[in-house]
Amino acid sequence: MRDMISAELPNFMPLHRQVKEILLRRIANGWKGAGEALPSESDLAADLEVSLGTIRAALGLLAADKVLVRQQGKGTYVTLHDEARILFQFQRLTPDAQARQFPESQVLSVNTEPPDAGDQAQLGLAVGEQVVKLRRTRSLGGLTCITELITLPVVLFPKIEAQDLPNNLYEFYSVHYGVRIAKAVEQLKAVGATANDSGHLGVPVGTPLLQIDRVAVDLCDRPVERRISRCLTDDYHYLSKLE
Amino acid sequence: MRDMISAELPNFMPLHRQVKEILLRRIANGWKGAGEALPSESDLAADLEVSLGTIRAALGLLAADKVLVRQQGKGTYVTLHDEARILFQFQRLTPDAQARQFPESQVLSVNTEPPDAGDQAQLGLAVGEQVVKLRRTRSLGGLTCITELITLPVVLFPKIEAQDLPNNLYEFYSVHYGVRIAKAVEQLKAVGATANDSGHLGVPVGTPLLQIDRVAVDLCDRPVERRISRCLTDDYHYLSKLE
DNA sequence: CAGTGGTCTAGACCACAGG
DNA sequence: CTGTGGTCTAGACCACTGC
Repeated sequence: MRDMISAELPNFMPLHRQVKEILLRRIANGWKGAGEALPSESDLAADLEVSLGTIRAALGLLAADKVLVRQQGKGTYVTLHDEARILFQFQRLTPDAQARQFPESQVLSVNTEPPDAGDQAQLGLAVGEQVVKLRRTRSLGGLTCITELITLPVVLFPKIEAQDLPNNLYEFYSVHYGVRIAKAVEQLKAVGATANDSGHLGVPVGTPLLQIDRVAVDLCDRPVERRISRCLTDDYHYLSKLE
Repeated sequence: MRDMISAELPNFMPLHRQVKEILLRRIANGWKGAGEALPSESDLAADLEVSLGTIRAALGLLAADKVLVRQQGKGTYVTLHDEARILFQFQRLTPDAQARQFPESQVLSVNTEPPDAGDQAQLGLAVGEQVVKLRRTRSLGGLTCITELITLPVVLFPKIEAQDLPNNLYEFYSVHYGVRIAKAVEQLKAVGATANDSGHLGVPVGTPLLQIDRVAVDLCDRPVERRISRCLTDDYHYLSKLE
C-alpha cells in the first residue's frame, strides 16, 4: 500500500494526510460529483489497505475542510453547493436586524476583455490570457445595495456569455463547468461611491461603500474567480469571526 | 470515572467532549496560567481514567480552538497571548503592500460611564452596571489611521483607569485581571468620518472609513470587551478568509 | 434487520526535545 | 538516554438510518 500511495503521491506525509490528498484529488477529478455518497469507511479502508482509524482521520480532515459532509447512519457525501451552504460560507453581508438571506441578482453585462493588472496577479493568468467580465447588481430585501464585477478566466468558462446566469453562481460553475469553489479570501476597504455606483444604488457620489475584493479558489487551491462587490452598509453589516 | 465526570458535568456528551469541557473549565479557573505546560497525555489519561486516545481527542479539540498549543517532544501548553499570536488571530487590518504589523497606540482618555444601548446588549450587562470607556488612536507604519473606543464592564476590570495601559491589551487583561480573550466577532460597515475622526486622522469629515465593531469573549464565551475601531483604508485592507 | 458512521480502548512504533 | 507528543493499527460496542 505504501508503494501504491508513493506512486500516486511522491512527497512524504503522515498516512492519513496522504489518504486525504488522494481522496481530494479523486474528487477534484470528478470521481464523485457534488451530493454523491462515498464508499463506506470499511470499503475505503479495504480499498486503500489502511486501517479504519486512518481512513476516519482522513475523512475527518476533509469534513473539517467542508469538502465532505458526514451523517451518522447514512454515509459520507461530497458537499453540495446549495443556497443554504453558500449563504453560510460565503454570504457575510447581513441585514442589521434580520437573519442572513440570499441576495437577488440583476445581470447588467457579460463581456470578454483583457484582464487588468489586479486580475492578472490575483488569478495567476498566463500572458495574453483573456477573461470574462460579468457586471451585475444585487439586492437584499428588495433594496438594491450591491454593485458587482466578476472576473473569470475564459479558459475555464468557455461560452459563458451565451448562458442564462442564475442567482447562485457557484452551483452553476459546478454543474456546467465542473469548477468547484472550495474557499475564498476577501480584502475589505471603505471607498466612496463612483458615478457608476451612484446610478445603480441611488446614492450621491462619494457615499461610503464597503468594497469586498474576493478571490475564490477550487479544491486544489487554484484561483478561479475574482469578484469585486461594493455595498451600501447603512442597514447591513459584514460579519467576521475571529477564532 | 463516568460517575466522576457526571459529578463534574451532568449533561450527556461523548467522553472526549466531556474531557475537553473539564480541562477547559479547569484552565478558565486558573488551573494552569498562560504559557504553562499541562501534564503529559499519559498522566492526564491516568488522572481522568480514560484511554490515551480519548485524552488525545480532547487535547486536539482544545488545540483546534487555540486554547492549547502542542509541540512534539516538548509538551502541551496553555496558549500565550504574545504579540505574534494577537497579530495572527485578531489583527486583520493589513498594509496593502507589506506584511501585517502590530499597530502603535496613543491613549486619549479613560472614563467610567454608563453604557449605551449597544454596549448593554453586546456585553450582556446587568441593569445599572457601569462600564469603562477607553479612547485611543492607533498608527501603522507611523501614520495614524485608526480611532478606537473600547468598552469594558467595570466589574471585570476594577481600577483600570489608574493603570498604565500597554499596546497589547489582551496580554494585559490576562496578566492583571485573569481575563483571557479566546475569540471575537466583528461587524463591519463603511461610514463617513465624524468631526472627531477628522481631527485625529487628518482627513475631511465624510471621508469613507471602515468601522469595525468587535465583541471579544473569554474561554467560557462570556463577552468581556467591546471595541469600535474606525480605520482609514487608503493604504490598508481588512483580510477575511472564508473556508 | 443490516449497514452506516461515532466512540472508546489498548498497545505498538516513530520523531523530536533536552539533559 | 528518557519522556514527550504524533501516527497507526485492530477490534469492540453504540446510535442512527432506512428497509
